[in-house]
Amino acid sequence: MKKGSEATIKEVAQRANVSVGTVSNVLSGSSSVGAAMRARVLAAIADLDYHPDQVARSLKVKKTRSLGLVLSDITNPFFAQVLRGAEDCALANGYVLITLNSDDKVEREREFLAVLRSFRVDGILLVVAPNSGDSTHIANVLRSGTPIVCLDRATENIPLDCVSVNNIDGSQLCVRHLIQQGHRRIAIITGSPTLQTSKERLQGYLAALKEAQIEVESGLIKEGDFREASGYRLGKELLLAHRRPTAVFVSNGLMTIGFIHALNELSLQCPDDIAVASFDDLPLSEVFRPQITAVNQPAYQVGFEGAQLLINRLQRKISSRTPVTICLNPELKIRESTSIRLDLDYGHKSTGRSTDGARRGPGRRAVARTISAI
Amino acid sequence: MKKGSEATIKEVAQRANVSVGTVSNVLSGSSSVGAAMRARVLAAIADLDYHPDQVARSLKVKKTRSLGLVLSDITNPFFAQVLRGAEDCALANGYVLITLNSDDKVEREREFLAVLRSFRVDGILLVVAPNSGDSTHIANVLRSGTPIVCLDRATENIPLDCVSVNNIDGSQLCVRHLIQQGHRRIAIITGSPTLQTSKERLQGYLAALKEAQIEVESGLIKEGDFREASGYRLGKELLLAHRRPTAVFVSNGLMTIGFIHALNELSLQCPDDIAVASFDDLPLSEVFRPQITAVNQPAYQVGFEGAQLLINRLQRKISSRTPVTICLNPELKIRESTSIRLDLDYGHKSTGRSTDGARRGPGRRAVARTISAI
DNA sequence: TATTCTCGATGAATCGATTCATACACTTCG
DNA sequence: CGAAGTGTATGAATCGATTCATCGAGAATA
Repeated sequence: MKKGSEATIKEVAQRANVSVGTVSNVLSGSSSVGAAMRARVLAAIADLDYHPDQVARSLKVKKTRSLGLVLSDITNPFFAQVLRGAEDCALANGYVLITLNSDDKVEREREFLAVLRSFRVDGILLVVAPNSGDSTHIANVLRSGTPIVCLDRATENIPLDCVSVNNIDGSQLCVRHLIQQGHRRIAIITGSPTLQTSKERLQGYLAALKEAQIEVESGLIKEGDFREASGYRLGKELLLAHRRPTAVFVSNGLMTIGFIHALNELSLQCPDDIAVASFDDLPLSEVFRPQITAVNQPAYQVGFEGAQLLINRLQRKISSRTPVTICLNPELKIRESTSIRLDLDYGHKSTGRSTDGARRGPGRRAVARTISAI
Repeated sequence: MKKGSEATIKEVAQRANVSVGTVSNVLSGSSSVGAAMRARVLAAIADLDYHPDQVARSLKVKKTRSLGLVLSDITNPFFAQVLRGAEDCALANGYVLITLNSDDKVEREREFLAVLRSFRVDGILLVVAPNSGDSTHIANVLRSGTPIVCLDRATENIPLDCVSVNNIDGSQLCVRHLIQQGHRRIAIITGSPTLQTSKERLQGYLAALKEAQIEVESGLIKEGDFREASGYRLGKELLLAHRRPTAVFVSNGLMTIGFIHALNELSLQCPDDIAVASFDDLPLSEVFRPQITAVNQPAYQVGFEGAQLLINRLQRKISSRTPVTICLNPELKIRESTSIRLDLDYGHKSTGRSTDGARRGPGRRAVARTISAI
């Protein structure tokens, strides 16, 4: 056990008095090796604490057993779950993940793809940054022979394998729920219109209104950018409007936080003063108040199935020329923030406690329902 | 621009009519190259969309420009921040991160360290799993010449570079605050006693009691394991006890969530029925209720400085034989959950809106204070 | 003019694995 | 007995970069 550097296959061979080829055969198990020799080799490996050099191996076999994962921000709990899913699948198949946070900036994405190409990752899982039509950096990766699977968001210009969530169904389900609770004046805070995700969520909102024959009011559609500040700003606009909506559908988690900020500042109560529902479940939503009704996305599954798809491509278990698209169904988590307003209430939970807004939560949680799209 | 595989340096050399050495020189900029040749080489590189093979490079120079990051769970917002810090520092220095989630299991840690050795990462950032005294796998990595920097938690047996948070000061600060609010019967829910982090937080608690000359009651010290379930279970025990404490200090975020669950189930109010403070800030703590007073850790900085320390070791900017230990100071975020109880200020729970616990928040938030250790 | 220097460019050796054509030692069979 | 067949073991060539000794041409110097 030499100190200060890793042992090489040659050292193992010498110590075991065999050729390097034999050591390699023992390691790979591909070719048959006599019992005596195998034992000597294994002993030498243990003695030297030998760990085969994956770098040298990669150079020779032209496979690195590593995948790139470019996502927008791991700090977002949604992507943390995606990463776990992707990692679990990757490790189970002997791959390792190189993760990079693009912060949704195209320049960073471009740079990272170049880095991953240099590192010769076998494939790339990509949460595309909202781009302005220029996808040459993505096309170049493909031309180099490295497959890409998109997660969460599909690309606009290039057809690619993609695992995403059914945004239309999710938001339709959610807005439909608001309508069932008796709401007619339902506002939406959308994301940036350049993102497909955002467009689809708006689409689901419109579909739900249409099916209930509620007329769309343009004043109730506020265009945000998926960031907290815009949820706050547009929330204020909605809350201070002449005729305030009775419910708001916020199309992602961060903007929902901004919206709640606005509510707090104006000392308004949810759901008493206004109902709130969100796309993207927030962490700890079960525990803290207001408990927000939300469309919960199968984030772990997005990561896992994305990685599986990519690995299947690498191992040519899929050969379809046309891109594979997997669309997962979200779940609607119904919670306190959209419960029927007390003044309309038909006295559910009328046990003294029930008039206390904050108190209502715990009891409700037990009966929280989950509705799945399709 | 050939399709299906990456160009090699040899192809670039041929196209530019120069030797491979010259191409290498242009790329590295180490040796001077004539202007005409340089131009031809650069043109060829662009034409072929050439991306140097980092694998081949790594084999030759025996440096991979990659770092391993083994942490317990990226889903924990604390570690997501740590990752961002580490990644930012790594990228700024031309390194890439291979991230692995150990879920605090030693077997996984052992396996991952072996994987990282095979991948020949230049160094490893490690959040050690609580181990039962056997650190041979860690020692072996060091013997192989790969430096390790511990994040968040120090190792028990092996002296290692480490970047962590001042747990003692943090929890002392927090418990001191509870005492200042008038509490004398203050309980603590600790983590597993095998973790140094956990021990230190208990230590800070004890120090704060001692300095206020409050006698320690063993019944108020509950031993948990840093998981949500234990916070819930021990919370129930405390809340249902004959003489309930007036305040609880929970020594990490997950257990705090469990504790709040218990509170909810028993329909108890915070801070009216009991004050709560937590080590580890929870995400969205500013926005949702109850707003928990918490010790906020500089997570991003832990990651960044850890990576910086590791890279300095790699570049021999630090040569100190003895391990370097960096201890960062946490901040106390004072929020609603420890505000002075209402029965001491104005009549609560009588009628109408003003008695509603959830209502009190917004006004209070404005006066939230931040206290920094030392 | 002859000699030395400098600057650019070259290409062979190298890193540590895999792979495969080859060889060797034994069986087995005609 | 010799030929063919079988099962192991070997080691040279290879992957794509870096590195450095070497070399040639032209400039500077004696």
